[in-house]
Amino acid sequence: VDSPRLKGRKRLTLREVSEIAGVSDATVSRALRDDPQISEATRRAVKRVADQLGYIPNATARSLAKRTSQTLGVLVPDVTDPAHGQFVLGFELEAAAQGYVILVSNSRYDEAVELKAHQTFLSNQADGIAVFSSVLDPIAALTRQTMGNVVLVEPQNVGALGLELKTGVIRLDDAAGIAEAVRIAVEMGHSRAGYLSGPAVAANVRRRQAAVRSLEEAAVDPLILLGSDALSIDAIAARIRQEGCDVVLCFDDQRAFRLLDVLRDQRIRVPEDVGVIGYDDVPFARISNPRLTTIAVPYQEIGAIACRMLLEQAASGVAAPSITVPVEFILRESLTPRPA
Amino acid sequence: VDSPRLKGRKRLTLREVSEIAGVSDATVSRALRDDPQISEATRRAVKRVADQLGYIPNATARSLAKRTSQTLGVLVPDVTDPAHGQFVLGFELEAAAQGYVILVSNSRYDEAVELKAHQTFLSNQADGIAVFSSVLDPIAALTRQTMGNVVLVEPQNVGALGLELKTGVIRLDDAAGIAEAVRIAVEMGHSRAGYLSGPAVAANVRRRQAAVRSLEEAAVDPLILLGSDALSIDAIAARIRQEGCDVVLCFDDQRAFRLLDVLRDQRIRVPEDVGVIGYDDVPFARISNPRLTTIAVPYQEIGAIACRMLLEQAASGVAAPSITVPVEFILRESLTPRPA
DNA sequence: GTGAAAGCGCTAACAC
DNA sequence: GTGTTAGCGCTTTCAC
Repeated sequence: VDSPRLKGRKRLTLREVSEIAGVSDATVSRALRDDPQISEATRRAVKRVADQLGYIPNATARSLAKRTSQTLGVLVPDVTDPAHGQFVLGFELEAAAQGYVILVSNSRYDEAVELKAHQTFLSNQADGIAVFSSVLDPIAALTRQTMGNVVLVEPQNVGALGLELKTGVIRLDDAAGIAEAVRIAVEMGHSRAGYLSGPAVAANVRRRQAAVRSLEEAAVDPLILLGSDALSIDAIAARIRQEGCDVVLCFDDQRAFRLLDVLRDQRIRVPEDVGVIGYDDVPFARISNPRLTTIAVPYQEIGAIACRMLLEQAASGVAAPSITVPVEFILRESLTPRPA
Repeated sequence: VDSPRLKGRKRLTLREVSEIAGVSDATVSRALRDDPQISEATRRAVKRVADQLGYIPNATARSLAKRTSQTLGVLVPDVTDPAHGQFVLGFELEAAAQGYVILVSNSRYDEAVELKAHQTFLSNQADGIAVFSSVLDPIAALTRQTMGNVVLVEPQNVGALGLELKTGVIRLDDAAGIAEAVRIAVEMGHSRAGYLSGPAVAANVRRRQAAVRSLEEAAVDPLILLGSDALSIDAIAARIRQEGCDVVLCFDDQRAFRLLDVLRDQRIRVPEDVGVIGYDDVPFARISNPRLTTIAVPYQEIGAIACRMLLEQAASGVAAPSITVPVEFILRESLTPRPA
C-alpha cells in the first residue's frame, strides 16, 4: 500500500507507457482508444502494460488536443431545491452513461453569478451547458459573441423580448396542468380559487395566467391573488380567510407545504375548509400530512432530456427542436369535494 | 447579435489578443493574471483589448501548463437526498468563492460507480476530491497507486479494517447527538425506545450503538430493533405497537417521515402514543405535521469545510487533521413527555 | 500497422 | 518590463 503523496505527485504519462511497452506514443494512444487500425496483438499488449502500471490518461491534455472536453456544464439556482436536485441527477446519470463529466454551479437566481458560471464553463471548454431557470437578460447574453452550445430549461426571460434564441429550449406545459387542476377543483364544487405566487419569474406568470383563463372558462369567480414571498405567509393565511377562498393553487410544493403549516397553526382545516394544490410533486408531497394534491413534473427525466439535447446539438451544430414537457395532475388528500 | 455557431467555433486565443495588442503572448498572459511585474499601462491596454474582443481564456490549456486545474470533484450517493444536496451546495459555494469549479457525480452507493467517478476526477486533474458516504472498500482504493488529494465525509468502510488512511476525514458526532436525544426522551418519561434502522452503513451502526449505550446508562429497557429498509414500513408500525414502544429513534429524517405517514394510517398518534425522533434536520422537518424532533446536522457547513480541507491539503501536501462535527438535538412536536 | 513530427493554448524559466 | 524558448500530455496528419 503506497502512501498517497498529496501534491506534486507526478503521474504516469502516455509516453512512459509507450517506452515500457516498446512502441511509439502514437501507438499507445491509438491502442488505448481502440483505433481499428491497430493490430489486435499490440492493442492487447499495450493495454496490459497500461493498466499494470495503473496509467490514468490526462483528460486535460486530451481536451486540448481534441478540442472537445467530454464535459458538460449544469447551472441551477440551487441544488438544494428538490426540483433542481432531481434535474441535476437525471442530467448527471445520462451524461455519465454517455461518458461525460459534469460541472455544476448554483446561481441563486443571481444574474451576475449565472453569467460568471457560464463563462467558467465556457473557459473549461464544456461541450455544452444546460441552464435551469435562467434569469439572464437575453440581451446581455446574446451580445457576448458566443454562448456556446446551450439548452435552456424553463428560462425566465427569453421570449419576453420576442428574441429568437438559437438554442434548444425545454418548457413545462404549465397551462395544461393548471387547467386540469382548475377543472377538477371546479367540478368538486369549489368556486373561489386563490393563487399563492412564487418569485417574479416567467413560470409564475404563466401559471397564474393559466389559472385566470381556466377560471374564466369555468365561469366561476375570478382568481384571487394572495400575494407572494414578499407578504408573510401568515398574512396570506389571513387573506385566505377573509376572501373566503375554498381552494388555493400554489406556485410550487414548497410554498404549499409552508401554507399547510400556517393553516394548521391558524386552525384552518385542509381540505375541509380550503383545498390546497401544489406544483412539482416533490417526493415529500406523497407523505405530507395531509398528502398534497399537486401537478407532477418529471424533473429527473427532464434532466436526461436536456443532456441528450445538448449532445445532439453538439453533433449536429444546430439548435435542437424545443420541446414542451407534459405535466400530470395528481389528486391527493389536500383537495376534496366541497362539503355541502 | 451574433448567431452562436454551436460547433467547431474557433475561439479567440491568447496569441491573437497579443497580436492585436501589439505585445508578446507572454505579456498578455501576465497582464491578464495581474502579474506584479507588468507595467500598469500595458496591463490596462491588454485588458481593454482582451475584453473588447471578448476573450475567454482556455482553462484546459492553462491546467495542462500549470498542472493544477482549479477544479474539485464531489462524489455523493445522490444529490436528490436533502443532506447530500446541502453538502454539495456548501461545497460549491465555497469552491466558487475560492475560484474553483466542481465536478459532481452520483454514486448511488455503488462501489463500482464510485471507483469510476474517482478515476474520472483524477483523469480530469481535479485538485481534490470530496467523497460523501464512501462505500468503497478501502483495500481496493488503497491498492491503486494513488487516490490523489481526498477528503472523506462520513465514510462507511474506513476504519472497519483498522486502516489508517492518509486523508482528511469528517465525521458526525453521532454518539453525542443520540445520547442527548435519549437523555431527553427518558427525562420525559419514555422507557421503551425503538430504533428504525437505515442502510447497512457505518453511521447506522454507530447511531444504533450509541442508543444502546445511552439506554443502558439510563437504566431503562434495552433498545428495541425495529428492522430496516428490508422490512416493510407497515410491518415496522406493527412491531412498534406490539413491542409497546413509546419513542422511536430513526436513522434519518426521511425514514422518520415515512414512519409518521404510516403511523397516521394506522391511527397510532404521534406524539401521544409514540414519540418520533429523526436525524439530519432536513428543511422539511420544521414544517411536517407533526413537526419533527430531530438531530440537526449542518450539512451545508460541512460541505464548505470539506472544500477548505481539500484546499489546505493541496497546499500543505499532507492530510488535514480529521474532525468530528457537532450535531444538535432539536425538540419539536413529534416528541412530548409521556402522558401520565 | 506503426512511427515521426507538429501542434492544441497556455505558463514558466531565462534572457535582455 | 517584456520577449523568447520550451514544454505540459495528448491527438493527428503524413510518411513509411
